[in-house]
Parts: sequence; structure tokens; C-alpha cells
Amino acid sequence: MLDLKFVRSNLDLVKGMLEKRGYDLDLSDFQSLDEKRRSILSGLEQLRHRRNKVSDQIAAMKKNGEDTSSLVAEMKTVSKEIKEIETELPGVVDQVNKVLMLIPNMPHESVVVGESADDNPVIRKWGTIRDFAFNPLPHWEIGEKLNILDFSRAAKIAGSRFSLQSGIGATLERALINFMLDVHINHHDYVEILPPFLVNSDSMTGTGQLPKFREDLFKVDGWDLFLIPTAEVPVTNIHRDEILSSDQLPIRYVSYTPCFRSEAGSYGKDTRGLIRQHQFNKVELVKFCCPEDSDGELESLTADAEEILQRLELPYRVVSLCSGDLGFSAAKTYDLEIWLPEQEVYREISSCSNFTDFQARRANIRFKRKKESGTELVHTLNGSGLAIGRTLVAILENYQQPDGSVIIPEALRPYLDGLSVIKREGAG
RNA sequence: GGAGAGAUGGCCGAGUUGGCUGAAGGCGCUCGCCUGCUAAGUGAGUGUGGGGCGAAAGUUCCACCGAGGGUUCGAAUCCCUCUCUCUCCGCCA
Repeated sequence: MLDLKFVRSNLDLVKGMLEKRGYDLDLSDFQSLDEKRRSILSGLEQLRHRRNKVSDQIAAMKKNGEDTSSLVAEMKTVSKEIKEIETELPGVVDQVNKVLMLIPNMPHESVVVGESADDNPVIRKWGTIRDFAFNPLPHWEIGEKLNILDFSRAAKIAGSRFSLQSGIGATLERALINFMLDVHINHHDYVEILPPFLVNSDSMTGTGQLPKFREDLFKVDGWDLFLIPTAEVPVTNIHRDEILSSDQLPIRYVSYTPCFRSEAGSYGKDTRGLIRQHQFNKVELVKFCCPEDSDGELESLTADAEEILQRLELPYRVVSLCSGDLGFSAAKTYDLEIWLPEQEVYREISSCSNFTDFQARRANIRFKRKKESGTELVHTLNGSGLAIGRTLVAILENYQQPDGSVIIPEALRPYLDGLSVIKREGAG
């Protein structure tokens, strides 16, 4: 969330931002609500001040054996009054917070104003798109023919939007996870994290999934636990309610987890294949840094994710999300989009964002500079590095051969016992 | 799941007849002094959040001793609920 003081003193700026993002949020009574909160609070504090003073006085008088009954009687009514205000205040505070929680982050100054994904500027392209001498197949056909993907049995076991991989299809998934982790750990200086895959509502609130996006989450019945929609949630919450030291920063974590999303509101989209699933694997990059470093850290985080695609020799492009396409918490986002030859489109495979202090304020993640008093909020960033399932899709589709086999990118072969091509195996 | 113990500042750790305790003491850290380096010594300072006043340095008020409620003029201290940690038993990958 944004800083209350910032919103209070820059209300017009915030309203203009909402418009650029295409948000319909009414802030007209925010000011009066905030003033009401403050006036109640200061009245309460005056009463409490009086109570503290007189209580001390009573203590002193009792020591001297003086009669305190009239003061005690007076304080009884003051206490009652305090209690009344104390019951009134949380409601008003909640109202202010509720509004504050619904305001998205201020976009970075470099973010282009636009309405939708069509307005996202392309920053760069990498790799050459292969010229197919035959009609390339979609990955689900390739996978089923190779007997490594089985969607109908996945549906029997769990339902739609689940997948089952077998044989080399399962091994390839595991190889991709290890390959990506190794690159980020050994070449990019990230620390590996294996977090809980279920988290409580405090954590979901800390990273912004709650309260606004509850319907996107799977909840465990009878528990205050949710299945994580991304490793961002547990990993960012590692430092919730902590005060870090500036010489610890930047902190860079990489984490493999499965991700669970209800995909509410995406009926009819990507109904076939691995693109949109209730459960998928992802290697996530998460950073905590000083405010002045977050612009640079976003560039390097994006480059780290790109390197995976480069090593796998998969053609992609980088787009910068425009104001209308930008996520709720993000100040700036680069999407990595992979080329899919069958559909002849670029599809998102990674989303790298700088959240500035927006998540940190909500999750209360602060740091202290050496030789300075006071605390500041850290900046948080994260990005996929990468989505495993979609990478598998990209490999199957971009490396498919006329005979139905699929060449394995060289960088991955050490993780597959040297295997260089996937051919049909085993009966199903 | 059963029985018991605990939760205090960056860390350790006092504080149970309720009342100058925002909290002793220690460690750590910062600044100064001293010692030709290092170590030791020595003096001072050192929580967070919010409100008011101030251009600022600052000043003042309120809150916070796991979380939430209660008793009381007054609670870190008493009562209730919850969460977490530890020990023992049971179960289990």
C-alpha cells in the first residue's frame, strides 16, 4: 500500500495515477475520513494523557495517606469515556485502511501510459525465429504423441487444468528446475530457498494477494492456510516485520515451488495444454534492496531471467508493461515473452517487477543504514526465472522435428544424462 | 492427540504484595578520550509507530513487554481466549 501521509498530501496525484491505470476508485471522501480519524485520535490521546497524570497523582497521594476518593471517582468517568472512544476508533481506522489497501502502486516515471497489453512497448528481441519447413504442432499434440503428456488422465485424477507428465516428460520438468536453480545460484549469486507451500493470511496480506484477490487462491478448508500462487509470497514474507541492516542488502533469493491458482475469471482462455494450469512449477527470483538501487536491480533481475532463455536458445522479446496493464503492486514490470511457432505469438514466460516500497510497507520490511538513526522501507522485486511449464511448452514447440521427435537444448543435456532427442517411448 | 514450561528492546536477561520501569544489568553498535598498531581501558549515547508545535535541529503527547479481550483511578505485573516455542508421552514420512 501507499504511505498514508503521501496519499493525504498528494491526493490529486494519486487520482491522476488511478486514471492512467484505468482504475475506478472513488477517493472523494478520503480526506474527510482521514480527518475524522485524526480528530478522534487526538481527543483520545488528550484523555489518556489526563488519566496518566491523575493516576500518578493518586499514587503519590496514597503514599502520603491522603484521601483520593474524589479523584478516583472523576477518573472513573474519564476511563469510561476513553473506553467509548476506543471502541469507536477501530471502525474509522479500518475504513481508512480499507481505502488505502485498494489503491495500487504509483507507476515508475518511465512507465508508458496506455490502456492494454497492446500498448506495451517492446524493449528488445533476442534470438532468431526458426523457419519451419512443415506445419509446427501445438505442444499438447507433440507431448501426447511422444507419450510424455497425459491430459485426459490428469482430468480423471484431479479435473481440468491439471496435467500429468510421465517418463522423459517428468524428467525434463525436473531437469529444467535444476538447470534454472543452478544458473541463478552459481552464476547470479542468489541464495536458494525452499519455503512452505502453504501460507497463512498474514503472509498473503503482506504481499498483497489479500484482501483484493482472494478468489484467485485455493484455501485449505478449516485452516488459516492458502496454497501459494507463487513463491513470491513465502519468500518475500521471510523478512516480514523485520528490520534489516543496510550491509545485508541487497538480498537475493531464488526458490523453486509449485504454484496453485484458481484461475478465476479466465474461463475459456488457454483451455488446452500447459499454458494455464491450476498447478504449475516455477523458479522465482526475489530481491530486497535499498531504494536507490531498485531500478538497477530490476534490470539485472530481468537479465538474469533472460539468460535462462538465452542458454536454452529460445527466441523471446522483452516488453515493458504500460500503465493500464501494470499489476496492482508493481511500479514497473518487464514481461519476457517466448515465441510459440504453432500460434505464431509471443507468450508471457516471466514477469519481472519492481514493487518499490509498496509491498514492504504492507509487510513491514525495513532496514537501517549504518551510522544513521531511524528506519526506512526496503524495496522489493521479483520475477519468474522462469515458469517451468511454459518453458517446457517452448522447448517442445520450438525444437520439434518433422518426425515428431524433439531436440533437447544443449544446455539441458547434462541434466538428462546426455540425452539429445526425445522420441516416442513406452506404451500408454 | 495428552501432560507440563515459557514468550520482555538488535541480542542475552532482570522485573509476580499492580503505582516515577519504556523498562535494571550485560552484549552489540555509535561518538569522544586514552594507549605509537591490534587488544584492553574509559566517558556519553543507543527501540518502534503515531499525533501536535517547529523551516530545521528539536520538543511535547499517546501507544507498544507474543496477539486479542477483561478487572482497576492505574497492568509487563491479576483473570480469560488464541498463537508460537521448548520438554515428556503417543502417532507418523
